[in-house]
Amino acid sequence: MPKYWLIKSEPDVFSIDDLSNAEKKTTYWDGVRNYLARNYMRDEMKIGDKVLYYHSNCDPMGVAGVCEVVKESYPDFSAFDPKDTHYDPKSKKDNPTWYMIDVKFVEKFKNIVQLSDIKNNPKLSEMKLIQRGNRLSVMPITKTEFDEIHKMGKNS
DNA sequence: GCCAACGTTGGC
DNA sequence: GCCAACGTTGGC
Repeated sequence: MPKYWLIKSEPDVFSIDDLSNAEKKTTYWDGVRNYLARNYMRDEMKIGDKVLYYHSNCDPMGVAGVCEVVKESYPDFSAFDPKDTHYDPKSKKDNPTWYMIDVKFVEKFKNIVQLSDIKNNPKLSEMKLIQRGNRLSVMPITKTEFDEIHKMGKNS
């Protein structure tokens, strides 16, 4: 059984269009520097898991589409590069602190499922995304939530 | 641009 | 081990 996830990205940095235009429509999800998010990627995200792609800090904010996990966790090499903005000297090559996965583009919604639409949908009221103060950039969601947002994206 | 929420750091 | 200070996230 696949699991379901939501990942956040600022579209100015890397949008769902960037993903669909990438080579093989695939990218590595580097730069996550939060232990809980790291644990999800390192321990739980498996090939074939479905992932909602959320655009944060932009207009309009919301779920822009769907991607899927195509490579399971491996060390986030951006942590080893002193010139990289995500450099972390505490992460060693023989004992990496940070891990990442690869995701592949699946589809882009016709219209973004806006944050306000998610907040207004009672079926989605349990989502971590809209709970107060949540700053996780990788979070698990339920199949029901995934299906509901998927439906909203197709219908809108 | 503001600021609340929250994770991390570092002095003690 | 506590907690104040600080930096970042991310919605507004």
